Amino acid sequence: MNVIISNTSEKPIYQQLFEQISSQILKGEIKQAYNLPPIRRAAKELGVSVITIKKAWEELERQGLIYTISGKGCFVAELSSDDILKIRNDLVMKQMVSDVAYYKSFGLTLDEIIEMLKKV
Amino acid sequence: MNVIISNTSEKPIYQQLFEQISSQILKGEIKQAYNLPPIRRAAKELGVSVITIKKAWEELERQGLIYTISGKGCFVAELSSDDILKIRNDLVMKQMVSDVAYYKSFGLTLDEIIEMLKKV
Amino acid sequence: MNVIISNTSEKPIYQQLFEQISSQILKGEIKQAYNLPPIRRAAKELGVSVITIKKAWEELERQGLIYTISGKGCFVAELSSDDILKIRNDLVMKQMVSDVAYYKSFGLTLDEIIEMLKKV
Amino acid sequence: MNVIISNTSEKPIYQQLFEQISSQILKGEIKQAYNLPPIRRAAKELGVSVITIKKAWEELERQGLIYTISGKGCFVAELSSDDILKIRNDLVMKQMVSDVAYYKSFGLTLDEIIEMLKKV
DNA sequence: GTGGTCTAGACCACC
DNA sequence: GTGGTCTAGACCACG
Repeated sequence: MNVIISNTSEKPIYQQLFEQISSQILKGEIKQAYNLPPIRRAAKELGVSVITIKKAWEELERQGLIYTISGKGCFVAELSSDDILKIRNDLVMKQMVSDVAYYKSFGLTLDEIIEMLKKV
Repeated sequence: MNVIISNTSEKPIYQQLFEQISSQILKGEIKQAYNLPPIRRAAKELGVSVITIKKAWEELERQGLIYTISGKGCFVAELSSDDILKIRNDLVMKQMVSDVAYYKSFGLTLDEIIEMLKKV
Repeated sequence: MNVIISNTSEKPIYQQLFEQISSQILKGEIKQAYNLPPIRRAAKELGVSVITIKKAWEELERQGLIYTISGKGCFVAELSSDDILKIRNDLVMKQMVSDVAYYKSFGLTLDEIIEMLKKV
Repeated sequence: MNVIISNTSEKPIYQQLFEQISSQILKGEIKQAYNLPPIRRAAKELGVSVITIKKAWEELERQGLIYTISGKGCFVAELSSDDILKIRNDLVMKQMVSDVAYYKSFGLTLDEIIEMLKKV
């Protein structure tokens, strides 16, 4: 559990959790079939409510990144390279669509957007 | 006032207003020194609350895109090309920084990000 | 809001809510664009927690049956006949698959299953 | 003991056990008066808790499918064809009633249900 | 007024 | 011990 929570961020906590854990799983930083800490312990460690953890975990499960065995715990799913690519693209592309729409609303062309991206 | 408001969008209305008006000003689609409609009329036209308009206008003023003359109304600022470029870059870059951070959190390189961007 | 909640049912309350409301929407018993009662009022009326209502509503939204405008309320989605058929089939078939597997585990053939179904 | 346990299934393990053993008995795959393995051995073989086995066995006994002789063990009941039919129908019909109620809640007729069943 | 989020504390089923 | 569900009550953003 290597997660940083910002209480001042505009993003809800469960969203921050989802983003960080999902990226860690997709990058292979969390081993497959690894047992995530019990939600109540995770909640205590991170200083948030159990329900907040639960909400993040549910989204992870919905994306196929973890699976839950009631009474046993939560485990990182075993993913093929294809699975990983697909899920990662889903998550990233969904965000990119709205990001690019925003950039283009200022009259920027794709090339201009790319030029600016390189300067970030 | 050429603005489209989406009630179903996840973005708050005042932000939709700010984004559309600011981009129009920066693209030169709204003439400099042009008098924006009084907030009450704008509210009526767009079918939104006066408070919402006020919030959007305030944000525009904060960015230096419009200025208010008490008792006269709100006017589009007179901006040099340099001013325009600067403000546009400010707005876009601010967003890009957090967007790119998100993409990179999945282990994507700049080149991969650009490749995906082209497919949006 | 025409819903019956069973506290003794094995099904969680939010699931009962989802099933009853979704079937009512799909049968056209709740008008399109109809404003569902505010979640806090619904919670009071039904004698359950706001969070329970929220969980059910979220699943309805995920299925495309309702949409939420923050600060405004929750509305029944406008669905074409095709949409309705698709969503209904999704929901029913998902259940049928596991039901039929159960029946067949007793050695019943499809014909026998159908014969018994007629006697229910 | 020819049983497959799925840890990821939503069904509790004791119920998976009950369903599989009961169907095997009803299909005649387990001989009448056959001595079921002692719960401790069964637990070891299947890698589950003794409590879980006990719960499943109890349910089997409640259905009249097995009987226990203190100090001797558990035996498969001697069932006439009629007994078998009756118990099987009890188990299946009990499930079907709630299944059909669910299907019908979406406005499906019996014929439509049967049509969909054939496509499963 | 609306929904969005969060908390603390509780009971249950399963293992 | 684990997760699954539920409650009551709270604060915030938006309009």
